[in-house]
Amino acid sequence: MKVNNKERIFNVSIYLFSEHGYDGVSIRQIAGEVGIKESSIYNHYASKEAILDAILNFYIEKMLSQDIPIEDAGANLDLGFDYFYQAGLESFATHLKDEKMSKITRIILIESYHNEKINAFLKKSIINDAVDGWVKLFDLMKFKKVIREDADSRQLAESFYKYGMFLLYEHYIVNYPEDDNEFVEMLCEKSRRHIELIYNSVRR
Amino acid sequence: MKVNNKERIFNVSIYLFSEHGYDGVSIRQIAGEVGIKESSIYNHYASKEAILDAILNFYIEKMLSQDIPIEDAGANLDLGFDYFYQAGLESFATHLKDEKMSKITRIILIESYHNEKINAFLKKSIINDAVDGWVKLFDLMKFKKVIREDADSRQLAESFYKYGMFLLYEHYIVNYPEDDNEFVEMLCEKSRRHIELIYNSVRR
DNA sequence: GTCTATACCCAGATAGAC
DNA sequence: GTCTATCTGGGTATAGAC
Repeated sequence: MKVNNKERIFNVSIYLFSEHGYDGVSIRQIAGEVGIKESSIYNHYASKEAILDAILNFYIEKMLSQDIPIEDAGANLDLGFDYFYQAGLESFATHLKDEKMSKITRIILIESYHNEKINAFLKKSIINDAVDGWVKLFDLMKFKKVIREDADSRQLAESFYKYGMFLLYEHYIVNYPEDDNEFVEMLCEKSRRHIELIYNSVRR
Repeated sequence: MKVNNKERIFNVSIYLFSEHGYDGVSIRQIAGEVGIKESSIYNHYASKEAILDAILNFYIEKMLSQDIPIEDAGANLDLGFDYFYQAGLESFATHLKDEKMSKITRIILIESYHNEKINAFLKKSIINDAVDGWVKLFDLMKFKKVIREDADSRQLAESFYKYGMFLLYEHYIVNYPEDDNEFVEMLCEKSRRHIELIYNSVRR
């Protein structure tokens, strides 16, 4: 049953790219792993680059399809900080527990230094938009007089979020391979302790 | 004057590797940039890998040659937190202001996902040893009753240092290229605000 | 220490038979 | 849609003349 070789090329590429990087994998390797000849790949994808593009688009679509609850913070003033904190962190965490999404995350972190599309996505959607969301949340906390008015929302947002971003980088690049699910648990736990530190610093 | 072509190969390689990654640069390119034939490179370095090794060893030697003042915290209880904070951060910051060291830092962050030696150095010397140093420093602060006794020194150390590590990653990978010296100023400024947040959270 | 010449290998991609 | 065969280009590295 060689149904859907296109999908097999897609999945095999995710695995190989995440393991050895885009440049470290050849069309021949992908074809070999799928069990077809390299020329057959070009019936499904126009080029090697096109496979990577498809992988990135798959990831973007899944990531952006979720509701970002933090963005609605201003419209839901009655819901407390804990609600948004849980929602924001866990929506990301559940994606990482998906094996395919987890592997693509590693590809993104590996390739972002020289792939423009990947770099732009990481910069905007993973980092800047998320930080902006947390800024809104801290602004809300100021408005509700949960934290001090002279607190710097942006510094709070960055202090919180960028710590977590390094845990991501550390897991996928520095400590790779280690168990993804254990990591997600650890990420949630450490993020909780970290946000407590920060919160303690500015609460009223 | 073709004095010291070995050094020119070394310097050109640092530049090219930092720009395009190790795999993205060929021996031909290096030779072309130096102005010699590719075969001549092998009179100075046994292989392409040997050039990268030399670059890493150069970086390691420079990094580890400095005294790490935080390590001596226990022996210098009379010096305050600010002293160690300044010393720890600035010793790293001055390295980054050196153009060669800065470029190699990018190489290390780029290549750490698939180069064992680089990965081991990053993990041990740049991350873990440094975090351990900060743990000692927070322990000292507990001993001097500057911060609360029930504070978690390791969490404090990680919360502080790993935020800074992401700023490094963000600069060298995500936002590259941008001005290195401006970045170092920003790093010091943001680290200061960040440590203030954390300190506020646990001071007595 | 640098050169020319070359060995050897593998990359991405295409043409055309089946 | 998969195959065989092939094109074209580039990679690391070596041998041996000068």
